[in-house]
Amino acid sequence: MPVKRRASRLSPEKRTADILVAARAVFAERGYSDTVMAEIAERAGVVEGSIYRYFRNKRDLMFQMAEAWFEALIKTDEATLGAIGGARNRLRFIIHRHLTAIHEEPDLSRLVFQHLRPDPDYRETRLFALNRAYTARVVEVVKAGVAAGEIRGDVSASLVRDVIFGSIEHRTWAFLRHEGDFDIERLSDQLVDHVWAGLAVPGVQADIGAALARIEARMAARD
Amino acid sequence: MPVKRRASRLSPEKRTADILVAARAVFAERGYSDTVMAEIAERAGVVEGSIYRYFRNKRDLMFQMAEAWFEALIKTDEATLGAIGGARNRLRFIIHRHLTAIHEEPDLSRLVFQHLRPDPDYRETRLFALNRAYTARVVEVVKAGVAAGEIRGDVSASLVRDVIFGSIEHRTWAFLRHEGDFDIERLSDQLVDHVWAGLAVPGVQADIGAALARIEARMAARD
Amino acid sequence: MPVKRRASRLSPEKRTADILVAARAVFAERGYSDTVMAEIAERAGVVEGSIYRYFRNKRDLMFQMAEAWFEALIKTDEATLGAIGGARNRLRFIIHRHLTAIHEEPDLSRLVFQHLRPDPDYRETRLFALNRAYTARVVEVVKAGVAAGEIRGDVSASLVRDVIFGSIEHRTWAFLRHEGDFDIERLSDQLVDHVWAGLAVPGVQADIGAALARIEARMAARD
Amino acid sequence: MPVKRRASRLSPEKRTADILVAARAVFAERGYSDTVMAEIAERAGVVEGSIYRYFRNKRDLMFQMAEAWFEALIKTDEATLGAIGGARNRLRFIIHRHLTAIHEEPDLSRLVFQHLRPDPDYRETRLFALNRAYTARVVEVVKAGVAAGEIRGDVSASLVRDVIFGSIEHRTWAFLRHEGDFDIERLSDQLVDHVWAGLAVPGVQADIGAALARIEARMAARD
DNA sequence: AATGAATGAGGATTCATTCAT
DNA sequence: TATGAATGAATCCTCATTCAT
Repeated sequence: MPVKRRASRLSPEKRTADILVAARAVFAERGYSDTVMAEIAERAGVVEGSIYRYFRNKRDLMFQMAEAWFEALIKTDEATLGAIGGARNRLRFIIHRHLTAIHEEPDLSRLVFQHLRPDPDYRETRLFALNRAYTARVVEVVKAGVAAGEIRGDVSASLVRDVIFGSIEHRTWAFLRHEGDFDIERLSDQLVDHVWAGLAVPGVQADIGAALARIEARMAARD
Repeated sequence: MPVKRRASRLSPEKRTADILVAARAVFAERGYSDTVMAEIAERAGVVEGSIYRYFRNKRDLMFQMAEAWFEALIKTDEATLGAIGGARNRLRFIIHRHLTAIHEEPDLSRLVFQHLRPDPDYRETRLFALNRAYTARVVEVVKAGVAAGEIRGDVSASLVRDVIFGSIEHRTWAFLRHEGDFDIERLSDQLVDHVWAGLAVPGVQADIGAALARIEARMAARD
Repeated sequence: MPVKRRASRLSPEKRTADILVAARAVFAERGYSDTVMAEIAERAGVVEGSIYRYFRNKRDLMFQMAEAWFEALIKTDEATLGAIGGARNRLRFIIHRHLTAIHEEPDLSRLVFQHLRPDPDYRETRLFALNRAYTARVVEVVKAGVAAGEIRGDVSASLVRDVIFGSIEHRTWAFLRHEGDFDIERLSDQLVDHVWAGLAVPGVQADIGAALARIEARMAARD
Repeated sequence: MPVKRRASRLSPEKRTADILVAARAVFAERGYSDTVMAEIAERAGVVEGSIYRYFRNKRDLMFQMAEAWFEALIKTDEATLGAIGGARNRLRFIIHRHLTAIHEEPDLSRLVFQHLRPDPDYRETRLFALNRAYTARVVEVVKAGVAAGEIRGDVSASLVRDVIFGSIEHRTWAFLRHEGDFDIERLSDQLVDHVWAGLAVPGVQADIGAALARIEARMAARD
C-alpha cells in the first residue's frame, strides 16, 4: 500500500510566497517561454495543479511575481527620496536607483521589458500602476524643480521621465544580453549631467526666457 | 482527384523575396510565437518545406525579414541627411525619421524590440550591424556639431544617441501596444528641443533665437 | 459533438504496463522506425502525450519494453537450471532456451539484435546488464564443468559463450527475416554436440596433451 | 547573368564510382538513418537528383556500396586460400581474414549486420550471393578436410560456418560499438583452437601432431 | 545528361491546464 | 485543499524523391 504523502498544510500566504520565490528564480533563469510550470512547482515544493489554485495561469504568475519584486524594490525609496534636497540630487537618486535595480536583477529587468510591458493588457495590470508611480517620481521632481525656480519652466516633465528611463534602457541593453557591464556611478553622473544641462535655468537669461515662454504659452492657448 | 500543382520554378531571389514578404506580414500580424510557418508558406505560395531551403529556421527567417525591412528603411536616408545643414536640423531629421518608421510599422518595430534585440546572439547578426549604422548617425552629427562649434565640447555623443533612441522608445511603447497614437511632428519638436537644450552652446542668443523661431513658426502656421 | 472521455485514473504501474504491452506489440509488428507513437498510444488507450509521462522518448520506451520482456524471459530459468545436472545437459538447456525464445518472439529478437544492441549507449542500459547475466550462465556452467573434470581446463569460458550465442544468431538470421523455420530440438542437439566435442576431455590422451601443453607454456614464457 | 556551371560530363562508370566512394564514407560515418543523400551528393560532386540516375534509391545505393566493398574484399582471397595447405591452416586464414575486415572497417561491418542483412529482401540481393560465397569457403574447407581424414566425418559443415562467423560477430560487437579493441592474432588463434577441438579426429596422433605443428611454428618465428 | 528547386507527408515531442480522486 | 495523472492541441523541421528546365 503506497504511502500517501500529503503536503504539510501551509497558510495560503506562505504557499503563495513560496511559489512566487520559485517562479522568480525560474523565470529569471530561463525567460518566459523556456520556463516550465513543472519546474516552478518542483522548486516551490508543490505539485503543478496547486499553482493554479493561487494563480490563474502562467502569465498571471509572471505578472504577480514581477509585481512582488517591483513592490519590494520601491518600498524603501519613498523615505530616502524625501530626505534628499534639490532637484538635481533627487534626479540623480532616481537614476542611480534604477541603474542599481537593473544591475542587480538583469534577468528580471529584461523579462519586464520583453514580456510584461509589451503585453496588450499591460495597462490593466498592477505592475503598470506600480511602474507608473515609480516613474512618476521624476515628473514630480521636475515640477517641484520648476516651482522652485531650479528648472526651466518650458520643460515637459513627462518628456524628462521618458528621456531618463529610455536612455537607461537603451544604454543597458547590451548588459541585459550579458554582454559586458556598466559602471553605475559613472553612468549616473553622465546621465544626470546631460539631463540637467537641458533642464537648468541658464542663469540671468532666465528672465528673458521666461517672458518668451509666457508669450508662447498665450499663443498656444489661442490655437 | 486533387490536381498536383508543381509550383513554377522561380529564381531563388524571387522565391526568397516572396517568402520574406509573406513572413513580414505574418510576423507583424501575429508576433513571433503565434506565427506559424504553415501560414507563411501558404501566403508565399510554397510548401512549408521549401522555406527551409532558403532559411535555416523560424528565427533565421524573422531576422532576415527584419534585416530586409531595416535595409530598405535606411537606404534613402543617406542622401537626404547629406542635404540637411546644421546639427539641430539633422538631429531633427533623424528623430523624425525614426518616429515615422515606428508609426508606419508599429508591429515590426515591437517585434524588433521584443524578440530581435534581446536575442543572446543579436550582436552577431546583420541586423545589429545595420542598426548600429542607423544609430551611429546621431553620433556623427553630434561630433560634427561639436567641431562646428554648434554643440558643447563636453558632450558624450554616444549618450546623446542613447537618449534619443531610448526616449523615443519609452515614449512610444503605449502606441506599440495599440494604445492611442502620437503626433510625429509635435514629438519630433519636443524631443529635439529638449535634446538641443542639453547640447547647445549656452548663451542668450541661442535661447532667444530658438524662442523667436518658434514664435515665428506658430504665426506662420496661423496664416 | 464528440464526447470528452477522460481516461480513468489508473495506478502508474498499471498504466506503465499497458503502454509496455502496446509498445511490445507495435514494435514487434513494425520494427523501430516504422513504429509510430500514436499507434502505441491508441492501443494502450491513452493519449500520445501520456506516454511521455512514463517514458523519456521512443527509444527509452523500446528499451524498457525489451527489458521487461527479457526479464520475464529469464525469471523462470534459474530454478530450472539449478535442477539440471551435468555440464552438457545444462548447456543444452541454455541453448534450447535461447532457441525457444527466438522462435517464439522472432520480431522482438530481431529488434534487439538490430536496434538495441548496436546502440552506442547499450552498455549503460539495464538490458545490457540483464543480457550479461543471461549469457553469463554459459560461463558459469563451463567453469563448473572444468572444476568437475568434465571439461578441458584450457577452454576459454567466454569464448564458449560467444560461440554458443553467436552460432545461434547466425543460424537463425534467415528465420528472423521470415525465411523458413528451424527445428529447436534438432538444432539444440547439433549445437550441443558440436560445442561439446570441443570441450570434452578427450580421455586417456589427456595426459600426453597436458604434457605437451606444459612444454608449450614453457617455450612461450621464454619468448 | 548567373554563370551556369555545368558539371564536366564524366563517364557513367566514373560518376558511379564517385558516388559509391562518397556513399561509403558517409554511411560509415553516420549510419543509415543519419545519412543524408544531400551529403553524399555534395561529396561526390554531383547534385542530389543525379544520384537517382544511377541508383534507384537510398537503400539501393547502400546495397551497391556494400557490394562493391565486399567484392573488393574477396577478390584477393581466392588465390591466397588456394596456396594454403591443411584444413586447420585454411580455417585460420578465413577467420583471420574476417577479423581483419571487421577491424579495418568496423562501421561498414556494423552497417551490414544492422541494416543490410536484416532486410526482408536481403536474400534477393547480390550482397547475399557474395556473402554466401564468402562464407561457403568454410563449408568447402570442412568438406575437403573430412575427405582428407583431417576432420571427423560426422561434422555439419554448415554448422561450422555458423559457429565461426557467429562467434566472431558476437565477440566483436563491443568493438563495433566503439568500445575497446581486439587482438586479431590472438583471437584468431583462440577461435581456430576452439573450433578445431570440435572438428579434429580424436586420437593421440592428432593432438600430438597439432602440438608439434605449433611448436614448430614458434621455433620458426624465432629465426 | 545534369540540375536543383519544389515537394509534402511525416512524427516525435512539449506543456499549460484540467479535474477526478 | 492537495494531488498528479491525463489531456490533446500544436508545430517545427526533415529529407527522400521527383521533374520542369
